[in-house]
Amino acid sequence: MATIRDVAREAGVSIATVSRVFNQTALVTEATAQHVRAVAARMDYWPNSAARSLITHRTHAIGVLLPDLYGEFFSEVIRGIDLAARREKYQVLVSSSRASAETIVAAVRALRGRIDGLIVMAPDADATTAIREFATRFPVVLLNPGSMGEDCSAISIANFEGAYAAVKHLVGLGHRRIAMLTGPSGNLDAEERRGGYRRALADAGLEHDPALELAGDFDESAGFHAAADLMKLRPRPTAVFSANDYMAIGLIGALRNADVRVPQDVAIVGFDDIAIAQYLNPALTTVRVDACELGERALQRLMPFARARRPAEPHRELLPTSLVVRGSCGTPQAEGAARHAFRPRHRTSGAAHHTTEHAANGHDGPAAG
Amino acid sequence: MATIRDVAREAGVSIATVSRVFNQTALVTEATAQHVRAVAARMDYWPNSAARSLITHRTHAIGVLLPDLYGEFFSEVIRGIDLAARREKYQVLVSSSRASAETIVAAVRALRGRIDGLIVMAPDADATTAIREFATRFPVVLLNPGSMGEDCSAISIANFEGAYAAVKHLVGLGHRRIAMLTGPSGNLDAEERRGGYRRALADAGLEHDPALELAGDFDESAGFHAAADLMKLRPRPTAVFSANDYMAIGLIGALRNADVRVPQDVAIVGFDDIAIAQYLNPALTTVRVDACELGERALQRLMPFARARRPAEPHRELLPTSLVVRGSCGTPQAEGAARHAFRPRHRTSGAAHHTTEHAANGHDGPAAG
DNA sequence: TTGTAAGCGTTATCAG
DNA sequence: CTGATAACGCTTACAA
Repeated sequence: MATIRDVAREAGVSIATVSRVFNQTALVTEATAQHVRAVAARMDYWPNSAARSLITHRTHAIGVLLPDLYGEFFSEVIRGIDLAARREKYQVLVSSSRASAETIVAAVRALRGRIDGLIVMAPDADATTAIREFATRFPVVLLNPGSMGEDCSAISIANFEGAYAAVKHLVGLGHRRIAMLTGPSGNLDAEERRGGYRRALADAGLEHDPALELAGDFDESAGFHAAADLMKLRPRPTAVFSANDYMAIGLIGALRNADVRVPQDVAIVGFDDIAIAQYLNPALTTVRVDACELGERALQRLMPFARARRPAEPHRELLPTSLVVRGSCGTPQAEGAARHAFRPRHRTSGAAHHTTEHAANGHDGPAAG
Repeated sequence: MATIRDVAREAGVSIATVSRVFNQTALVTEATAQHVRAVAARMDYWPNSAARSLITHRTHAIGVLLPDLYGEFFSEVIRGIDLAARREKYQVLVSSSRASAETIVAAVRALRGRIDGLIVMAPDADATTAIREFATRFPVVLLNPGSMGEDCSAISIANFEGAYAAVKHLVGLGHRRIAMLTGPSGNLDAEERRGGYRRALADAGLEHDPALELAGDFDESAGFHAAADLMKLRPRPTAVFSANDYMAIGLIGALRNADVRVPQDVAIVGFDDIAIAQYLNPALTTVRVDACELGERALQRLMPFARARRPAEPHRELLPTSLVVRGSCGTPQAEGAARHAFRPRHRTSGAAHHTTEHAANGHDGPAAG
């Protein structure tokens, strides 16, 4: 591999000149510049990034730290990050780690010196404390819920608002006894979604019944097994808000086995709008989260600090969600007419459905608090 | 950030000794080693990877080059790579590029000097030529079909064998008129799957009818629109093998709209076993591809060459596929009893279904040719 | 506008 | 077993 010396010698100039040509710094005569470029191209020369970053203290790479098993949601986030990074001419280093604080620290250490900034996705409350300390010394953006009032930069999903809108929609359809399938305790997204559920019930003047909150863990099997508990409730709920789509899918499956009709007997709403949602039968009404955009925003937020090599300023941003109404929640008018014609999805546009966006201060959401 | 000099001074040893402690090279007295480690820990020192790789010519990172829009399949591949890389204490640099040879070269150039090896996923035939040349000078593993006889290292999916098994299964169920929804022309996976289809028909003594091959492009909408053409065929096919799951989904949706029953009127088999497949109603019979394992294998294959910094030896490996029989293809005995009870999936184990593996030389597959 | 030379933080090669 | 010291390939004052 040719080095800057080889090119300099071959082109009959000094290495400084070659360096200047490649960095568009200090004016170089267009003639020499062209000559140098030609020689470099012929020799297939490209600056060694290690040597470069040794002296500039910049790697032109950002790290992405994810939870261990990343599914559909996280891969979309990465895609968004990658998209934005490409525009910035930055590389993306992905790394996964178990959520425990210990392994997160190890992962960060392994990344040290290789990246100019870091995006961390850690949905658990305890795992983020280690990161926060690190964030005071290094450019970090958290993709985390519940970061308000903290002195770090974080982008989170409008979980509360999304859940509120979903439950409000069910109330609007006439439901009065609405159960919720909650997420794992300690998961902040899950907590916020429960908060939105409770608030929507309260605002509708419905009293809070703890028995209606069924414990879940975001896994399909949790939804599957919750069905039995659900059917035991008296009076039986007429609607269920599930903290995520996977559990809603498990629930629908179990209900089908039990010959309970969705949405006629029980209306169901999920959260996330994973790709599967629109293909279920009935198609799942759910709260859409644009994971790709989440990733893009995170990178854009991080970039200036990564470039400046200084910790990100405290900041909190909320990614809006939107309610996607499909068949699983039924309609107020015609209970029996829940069958919707299937439409193929188009890559560029959204799916065929009614959608309502819920921003941080959306007019449809609850008052801030 | 403390450097090796700071640690050496503080510990009262030379920088060479500190270096040795961190590299477990040349014996160092356990006493001094411990002392140095203690001082380093206290100063929060960690070797600068840029400086290190400048002299060792090793980055301890491998690059992954993917197609532009990566979906479910590719994210699973990345996960497999990440999993294996973590075991090897290697970092993963992801980078996407359009399939065109031009942008692939640009992407490779941007990665140069940052990685010890490269994994490339490019399903199109023409895009890989640029890479092949690069692979003669640098450790590269291709995740590509149709690489036989080429002088590079490649792992591919048993497309032919999987398709053969799928169609053979339909034949076994009694189907004699079996259509196929093909993938985009130029896509090698798609070509191989069509090859398996044709061979299975031939081996069953069924004559090849070109009208039965419906053109598709791997998108759901292609499946959706193919339904109309399918219904026009006389006599109407009783089964359809779709080159991927997405198209099968579109097809099922269109058939439902047309009140054609699956599997009673038309049996359907897909390819890939994407996560959605098991939740469809009826659940989709499909050919399972373990994308995660594909990624793991690629990394394992690449590692020794990346470590040795020399081009990978020519090699071809086939990732076996397996037929996953679910509701959409029906059963020979009871046509009406196609309704299967829903079972929640467990993360660690496979879904509840019958499965048959088809390796490169599986006894269920066709003779090599 | 161009060249010279001093590092950047390591590892590797020698002596000791 | 340990310590000087020369690379590694580049950027960047400072000189010319």
